[in-house]
Amino acid sequence: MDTVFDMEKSTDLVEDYLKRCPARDVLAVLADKWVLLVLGVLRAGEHPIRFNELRRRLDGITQKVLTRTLRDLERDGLVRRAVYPTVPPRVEYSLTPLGADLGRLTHAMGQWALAHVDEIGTARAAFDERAAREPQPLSS
Amino acid sequence: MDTVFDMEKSTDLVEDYLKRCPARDVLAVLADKWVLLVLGVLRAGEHPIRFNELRRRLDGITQKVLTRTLRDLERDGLVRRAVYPTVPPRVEYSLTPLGADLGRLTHAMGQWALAHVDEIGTARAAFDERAAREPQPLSS
DNA sequence: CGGGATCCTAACCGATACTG
DNA sequence: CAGTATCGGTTAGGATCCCG
Repeated sequence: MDTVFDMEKSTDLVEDYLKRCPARDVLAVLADKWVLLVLGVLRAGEHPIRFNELRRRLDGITQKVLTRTLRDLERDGLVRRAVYPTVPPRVEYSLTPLGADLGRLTHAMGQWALAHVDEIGTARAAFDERAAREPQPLSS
Repeated sequence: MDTVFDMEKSTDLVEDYLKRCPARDVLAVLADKWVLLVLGVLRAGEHPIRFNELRRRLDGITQKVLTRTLRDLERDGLVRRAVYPTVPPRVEYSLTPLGADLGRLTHAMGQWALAHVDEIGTARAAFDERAAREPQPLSS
């Protein structure tokens, strides 16, 4: 009835953001494994963070992919990239206000993931076990 | 010192869900363009929805991908799949309580996307124009 | 109607080497 | 340090045909 379900509006909203392509593009940005994690790391540190430091904190991302991810985020106005032409060069990344705003949502996602990771793991195990035992819909 | 953000907790959380692989797996599930949209559609209708109806509402997804997406969601305990062995067959999908819970977050994401789609579009245009004009870091 | 099986292509991604 | 450029392997995904 209130903010939780809100059926009528919800249906309209779906009609909106499913049909209107631009909003889909925005969702497509979020639909990236690393984007969620990058926003998480940038959100965690109060001060700007350098490229390789970010890379280390993400543990597993390739330099190529991180570069691409960051540039996409910068392009969308979610991340600010500051270059200091020193030697050696120094590039610092931080969230824009818009990115910080979005970061609140991705942070909530992260918390949700942590809270329900066991529950989902159990569901997966049960599903896989069922799938392993019933591949004979013809017999009996 | 640290002002805006709640540093300690935030950092700990990042340490948690960045290092612990299971939570990453959960995030990887969400990091899918169609998962967000599927959850949105399932959330919108109060009653279960059939396969092809779902397919129509998503407009653009292929049968193969929708099948895979739904089975993944079912495996994770987010979607319930009910089969009625009639002729012709009838399969209805709906959210589990867990899926509905997650749906609140993805719904918030959708609202955010709608609210900021123009802002992001502007940022993209500005970025692209800048990139088109400054590909000469050597001259001048 | 709700998929499964197959073929095929484009996109991605990791690894490596090079640069300012 | 923070990238760019290139190559090669893997895979996600579209298109098509078929079945219960």
